[in-house]
Amino acid sequence: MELGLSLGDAATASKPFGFMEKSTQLTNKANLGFCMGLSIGPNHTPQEDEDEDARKHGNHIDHNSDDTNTRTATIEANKTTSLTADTSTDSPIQLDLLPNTPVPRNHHSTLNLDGTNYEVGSSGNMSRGFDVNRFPAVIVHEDQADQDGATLSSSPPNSATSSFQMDFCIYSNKGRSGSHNEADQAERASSRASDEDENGSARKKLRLSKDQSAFLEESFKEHNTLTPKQKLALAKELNLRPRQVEVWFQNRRARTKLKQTEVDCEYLKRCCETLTEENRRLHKELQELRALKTSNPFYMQLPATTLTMCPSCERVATTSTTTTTNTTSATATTATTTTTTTTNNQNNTTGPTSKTTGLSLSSTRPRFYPFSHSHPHQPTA
DNA sequence: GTAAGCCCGGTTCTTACATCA
DNA sequence: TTTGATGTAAGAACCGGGCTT
Repeated sequence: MELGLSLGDAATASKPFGFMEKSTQLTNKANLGFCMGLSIGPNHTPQEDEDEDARKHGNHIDHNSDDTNTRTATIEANKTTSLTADTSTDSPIQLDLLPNTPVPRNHHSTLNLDGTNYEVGSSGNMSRGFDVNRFPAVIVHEDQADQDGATLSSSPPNSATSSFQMDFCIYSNKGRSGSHNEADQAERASSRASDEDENGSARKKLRLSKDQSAFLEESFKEHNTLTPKQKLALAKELNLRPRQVEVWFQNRRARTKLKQTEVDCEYLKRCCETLTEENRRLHKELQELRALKTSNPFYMQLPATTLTMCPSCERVATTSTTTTTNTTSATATTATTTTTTTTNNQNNTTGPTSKTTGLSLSSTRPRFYPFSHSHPHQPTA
């Protein structure tokens, strides 16, 4: 007499975890197989990148032709709608880098200097509109030309690009405490900018503004890799060096991968715990059945069921009519087994293209069918 | 075969923030 | 309550190696 024990698999193991639904979707989408449910987000082909590039450029052309308010409105809309924490593996993990509530516009006023709108904080100090990252546009562009050979013409002060850059300021001191407020940041930024001007050496590290990060995040959500055109466009849009944009995307991909690894690790941990618990339960059930056999041998005198595996479909069929031992747990187990086996067969037909972690529970486990199935092949005794 | 460009993993270093005396 | 020192996490930048064109 043989006993088949189902330890569950993709369909069942995913149930206890809410986030596995996303992983399953992802699995289907990214063709990575169940076991990991891994995805680093959609991979884009160069053609897709070109398409997105064209589409994005279409939008940005509109941006460039629009006035500052349109740009600001777009950014504000993006801030409130898109930048939410999302651990879905269907899309890159997005971190909420922005304040939840937009700060009223009356927290700042606007100066118009040489046709350029400069934002002034409520305290009267120049706020992040003077972030050194976009402070000396001419210097940045010269740097771009030096580093990347790109010939980006500096925008005139009253151009749309310039207005957009200056409108990328933070409107209040919200989100900072202590001495690290926007005024101090602007002061330090101005100091560093002056140092850079004096020394002529580029700063090594500095923080991107929240709006710059938000804009990069939006771009990252559209495409997690950059074409040279996209990189230059983003750099020009944010008044950053192309190298900065490139590095930001590299770091962003690394962060996404790290986060995904953490999620996968957590999932595998839970999966292991679930399987351990299932194994424990089934062992207990087995002991109960054995105890039942010992205490009540009448059931065991019934004709034994012989299980035979069909070589073509790898299904196990019975050669004689099975008697019902009529334990509820056994019925539940067989039902589960039937369901999972169907899934296994489907997985097998998809071929070995999917990535596995070696923890697959379905590929090598024999299928147990307590009832004879209607396969055309008659199992051999 | 070689150079250029890109990406990735790892690392360094700066910055912002929290905690505590 | 304020302030300075300290620890820590996050992020920007760098480096070296591998891969592709």
